[in-house]
Amino acid sequence: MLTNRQQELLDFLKERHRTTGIVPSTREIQEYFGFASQTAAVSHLRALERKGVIQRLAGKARAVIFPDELDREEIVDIPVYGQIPAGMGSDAEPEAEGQISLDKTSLGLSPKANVFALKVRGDSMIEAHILSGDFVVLEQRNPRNRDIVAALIDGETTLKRYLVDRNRPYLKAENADYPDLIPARELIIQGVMVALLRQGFGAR
Amino acid sequence: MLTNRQQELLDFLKERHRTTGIVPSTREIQEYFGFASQTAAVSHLRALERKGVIQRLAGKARAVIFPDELDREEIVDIPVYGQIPAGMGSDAEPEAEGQISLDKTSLGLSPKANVFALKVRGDSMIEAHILSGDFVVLEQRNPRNRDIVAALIDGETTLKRYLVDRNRPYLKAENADYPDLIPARELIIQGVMVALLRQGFGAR
DNA sequence: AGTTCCTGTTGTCGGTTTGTAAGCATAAGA
DNA sequence: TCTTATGCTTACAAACCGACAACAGGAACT
Repeated sequence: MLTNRQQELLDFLKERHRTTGIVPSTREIQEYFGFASQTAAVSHLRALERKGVIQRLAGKARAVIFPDELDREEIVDIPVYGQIPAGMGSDAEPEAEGQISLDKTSLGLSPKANVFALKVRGDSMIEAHILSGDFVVLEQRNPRNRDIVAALIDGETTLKRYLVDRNRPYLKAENADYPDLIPARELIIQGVMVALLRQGFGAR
Repeated sequence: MLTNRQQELLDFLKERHRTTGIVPSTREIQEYFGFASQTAAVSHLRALERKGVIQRLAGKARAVIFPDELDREEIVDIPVYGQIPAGMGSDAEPEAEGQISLDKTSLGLSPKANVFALKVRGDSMIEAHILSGDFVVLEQRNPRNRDIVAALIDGETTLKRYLVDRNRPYLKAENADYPDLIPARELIIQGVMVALLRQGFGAR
């Protein structure tokens, strides 16, 4: 559908947009491609617009829009931790190991909640169909009965099901090989599971 | 950290950026807030830049950048189908029921592959820890042994494990209650599973 | 009482950016 | 062979847009 030259131009636009945050002006396009005039850039933009891969707003500067990005939901950046140290929840946050960027709707509508992700290690939640290596997205809020939560136990973060028995909460692994955990003192809940992301096919 | 007025301005910038695709100019900000001068907008932008929530490129039009969006990986828009009709893979695509926007890295590096997602119905893959309601992301490519695939069987798309026995491929449900499927004629593979997204906690 | 920051105003300037007119050469399709 | 689309050029106009100088009231903190 696009000619080679037009594809080159589109790639340049998108690359600049991604790396610099703004769309190049016609004169910046001219400079990059070594055109003697900005009109060459203009006519290319017109061609791209005619073919529907970009939209432009007449008279406005740097007003090139990529339609696919327009009808996209708002994107949330979720920090990924391998392990959450003790301080979580209140004060300074530890540095993330990575980041998952997912649109708000696919996350399952959390309004403006504070969310983060954890890379699962071990198979203690395998009967809840959560595997080692999965990324679990958690929201910082108070847990309800039967929620799956990240809890701080002996200075380590573990994923467990949160259960309340006669007003006393305890934690249960979803794996018969693991015992229940009845908290000795206080129970520190770092987050409540709201979503899960798995890479690769489900065989590990 | 931000004052109320500064937050209002930032919200306006982001809202316009999301809905129109471009960042408003100083005079557009002026108009929206009813300022008598564009200088008011300029000084607000400077304040926002000083506080680190935006960046600006001097001398360039509409050159407001949101730093969080800058160090984000490239985002891929994945169409979600409830059911893939017969024609898939070659010709026209059916209309999607929704869309998942996820960054490329979190998807688990598929280079420039053609990907789509399927909403899982039924529990035939439960032993592979894929639940009803999960979104399975698939790539259109040839399956390898033990891949999980979306295959067309009797005009319906189903998720199964792809196995090869003595050079003859067949499909296996990951649920003991379901029988193996040995294809009568040809086996149409619509996609190979590359990722999975689950909303809510893993209890349904 | 003095200083700083926030939130504005009026007015002006100059670079940036898009837009348009007119033309030319080549390749592709009817 | 005629026509259309592509991919450029030179030249000029018009708007868009950011930047600056100078000033001012009010709130907050010292």
